[in-house]
Amino acid sequence: MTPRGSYHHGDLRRALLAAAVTAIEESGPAALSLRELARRAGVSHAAPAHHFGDKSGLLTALAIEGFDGLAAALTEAHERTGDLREVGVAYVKFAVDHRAHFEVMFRPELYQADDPQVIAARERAGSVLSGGVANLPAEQTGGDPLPAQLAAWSIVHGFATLWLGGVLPEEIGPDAEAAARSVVTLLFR
Amino acid sequence: MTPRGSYHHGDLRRALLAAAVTAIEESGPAALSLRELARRAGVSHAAPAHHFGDKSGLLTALAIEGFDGLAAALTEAHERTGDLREVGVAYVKFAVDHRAHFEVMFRPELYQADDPQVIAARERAGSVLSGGVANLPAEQTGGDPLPAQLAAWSIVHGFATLWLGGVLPEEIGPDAEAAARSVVTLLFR
DNA sequence: TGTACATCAGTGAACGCGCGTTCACTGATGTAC
DNA sequence: TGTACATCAGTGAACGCGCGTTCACTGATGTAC
Repeated sequence: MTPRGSYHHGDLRRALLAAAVTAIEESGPAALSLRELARRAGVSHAAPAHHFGDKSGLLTALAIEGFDGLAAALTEAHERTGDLREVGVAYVKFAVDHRAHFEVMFRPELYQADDPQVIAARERAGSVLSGGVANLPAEQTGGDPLPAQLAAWSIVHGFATLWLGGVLPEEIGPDAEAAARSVVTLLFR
Repeated sequence: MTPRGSYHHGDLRRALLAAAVTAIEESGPAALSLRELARRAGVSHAAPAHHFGDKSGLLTALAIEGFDGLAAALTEAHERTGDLREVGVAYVKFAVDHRAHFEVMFRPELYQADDPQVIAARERAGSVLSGGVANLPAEQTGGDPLPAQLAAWSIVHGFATLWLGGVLPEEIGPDAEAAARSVVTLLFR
């Protein structure tokens, strides 16, 4: 946007969010400090306050980005395949590819979870999953849609969390997407 | 052990672990400080170092306690019911009843995850779950045991994580155990 | 039963560090005329 | 085309705070004799 060396950064807001992603991938969201982000963005330590106010403001922005991205990824998978299982695989793939966002999104105590944009984006993502479950034949859901929705969400969320935590056995191999597919397939046969 | 008012605490190690559980329930494991634990235990701020060295030492002790307790809970459920689904329900119940331990256990970057006692306790817990899956009829596991084990672990871990994160819809009600049962039942019918 | 001594648990003062926050400031940009 | 002015983004010094760590110490406990 603005030439290098200029006094104004140009797009410090984006630069800070990008720095936050890197920092979170290295040390988790709790260890984040605004001063560190300023350092990474090559800017004075007081600058981040201009854009986000405080740390929870920054993480709120990251959570919005995350839920937006998740909703888009799930929608894409649904439209491409029409298969709920592939929506589940996309959920896992999103978590693995955007672990910093994912780790923030599901720690609502770290950000302003009641922010209207957060709520809207979260509901958009949730409706793809629950909509997919609602379209399943009744003999696969056991009649009641709520447990089936929770089961679908639980299995992909659990797999993603365990994968990111690095606690799964080695024999599973390096391909999260393939492993997720073999797991998700077991739920709705 | 030792009368109140004595110079020696008596069982400071246990008192610090108990204080850590309370503190983690309030603010999560990342926000924990040894000085705060000392304050809660009514002891000078340098005392915790005597027992745990540093924060990761304390969290390692907590992780060992946690995996031990989880292994015991899963074993008890298995012996009582012989039903893998009830083992899964016990997994969720343990997480909800011991959320501080649970939150630490699955953030291995916070403690010494390669500690022999940690590894042993973790494997003990894991073997109850995988043993239960191995005993299922082949038509329920689809032949290959690994995906079935991962699916079982993922669904209970995911449900527990989502429940603790407070992100599940309100309509699910306050009874985690009952909700977990309805979810787990869908995986292995 | 008593004494001397070693060991251990916990103390409290001191240190340096990184943090968030505040605030008067300055450089850059855009707009009115 | 030029000038004046308002607005905005980022600066840098200062502050107080809680933290982990170190270290010489002291009180309590257990054991040898």
